[in-house]
Amino acid sequence: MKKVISNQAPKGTSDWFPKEFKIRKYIFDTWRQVCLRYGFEEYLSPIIESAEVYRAKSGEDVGGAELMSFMDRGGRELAIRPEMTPSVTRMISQIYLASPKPIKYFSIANFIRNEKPQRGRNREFWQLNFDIFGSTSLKADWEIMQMSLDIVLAFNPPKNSFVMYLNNRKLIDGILELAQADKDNKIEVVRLLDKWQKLDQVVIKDKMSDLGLKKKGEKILFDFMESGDLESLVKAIPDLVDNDGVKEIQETIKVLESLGYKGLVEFNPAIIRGFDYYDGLIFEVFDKNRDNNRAMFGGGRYNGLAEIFGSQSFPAVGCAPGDETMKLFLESWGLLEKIISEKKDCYYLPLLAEELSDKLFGLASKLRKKNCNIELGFEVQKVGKALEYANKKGFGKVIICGEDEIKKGLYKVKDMLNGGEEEVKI
RNA sequence: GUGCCCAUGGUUUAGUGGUAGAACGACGGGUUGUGGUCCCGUUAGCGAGGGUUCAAUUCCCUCUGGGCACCCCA
Repeated sequence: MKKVISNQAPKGTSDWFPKEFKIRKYIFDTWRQVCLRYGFEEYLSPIIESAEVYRAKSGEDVGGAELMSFMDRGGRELAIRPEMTPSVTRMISQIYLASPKPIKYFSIANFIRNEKPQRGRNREFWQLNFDIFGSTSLKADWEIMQMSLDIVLAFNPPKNSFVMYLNNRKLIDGILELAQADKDNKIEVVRLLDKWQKLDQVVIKDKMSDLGLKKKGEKILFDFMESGDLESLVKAIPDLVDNDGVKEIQETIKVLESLGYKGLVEFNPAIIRGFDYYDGLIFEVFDKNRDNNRAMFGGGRYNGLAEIFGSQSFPAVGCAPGDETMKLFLESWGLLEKIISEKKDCYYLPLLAEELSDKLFGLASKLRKKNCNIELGFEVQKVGKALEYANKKGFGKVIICGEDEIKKGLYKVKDMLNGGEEEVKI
């Protein structure tokens, strides 16, 4: 028995056949358009980086077990990138001092994380990364958030189909301080808060009690998480009046609403973000569809991150939507059907008789020079079969050019949608 | 890393302890110059290994592959 090699794509990756490619291209093109509209410049980094970059900062999973790494011939350990932030930070650190600020960069790239695939998550995935470096202004945060909303709106979703939840790490820090959490437990508390809406709240409260929060602080925290009402929280806890986080949240919502995003932005105390490096405004964009009720993507400010790489520290705020979650959103609201059913922007030119071969090759060449896309038939077909073929392959137009047409010095262009024909002189 | 579910033509699936049927697809024809609906034909399958058995696609085990949830994240 011959050894049979599987024709399946490697685990966690998927082949993009033309139908799928069309969808991804539509998503990427739309993303790119929004980024360019905001004056962002496109960049790309190598698909591999020194593995130590990720081992140093990407955390136990992304930078450890899930890292796809290998040795080169010089004994250097390299890794296929699992995220963009280290690479773009590395790139920016080369040019930061010499560049006019702010630096606004975006990229659309693929990544590999060696994990168990499931709905909305593969080993290979694509992300749009857009970041602003070198600005501490809240306006930079607002622009990133505005873009995040525009990136969804650009697909023409129905009203009330998604929402951006907003929070601020400074507010969380402030509350934790009031609750007098041990520093060691702080990350644990934040992790639990992150799961506020996912887990049974009794369980969370039990676990929280084990983390040594002061009774009074604990009550403040729970009341806050339950009500999610920023105004009454501030009233109840005068200490928070001066908290920058509160001010930034309030101002951000006001600004975005005035920009026409009313109803799309809400404060939500349960938005924490898993990454530890966030240190200011943070947000997550949610699909509101019941069948796909999930965070699509998120982002926020991470001023403290750059210094981890040993270069000069610089402020940053950014966001990274993934292709898979975006596609699920579009599917859940039926926003891809139009794209899928679009006819190919290509003419089919069947070979109706062998004697016409030379003439049709010539015609195809002539039309291609005029920027028409042409598929020329190789085998002789009857008109009926040719139309059936064109129909199955989704051609928008068919050029009918047989002996009769050649004699008359013309060809017919048939529209496959309405069946109409048009005569064109050769 | 943990847990659960699944495995039959190219695809979606039915079914059985005595080796399998359908639909769709592809290809050809009905129709020697007009498609999307119709009719006919052709094509092609029990993931791998082991066990139980006279006999396994079916029951059991292992592996492989796939899916989902958790962890984490896009």
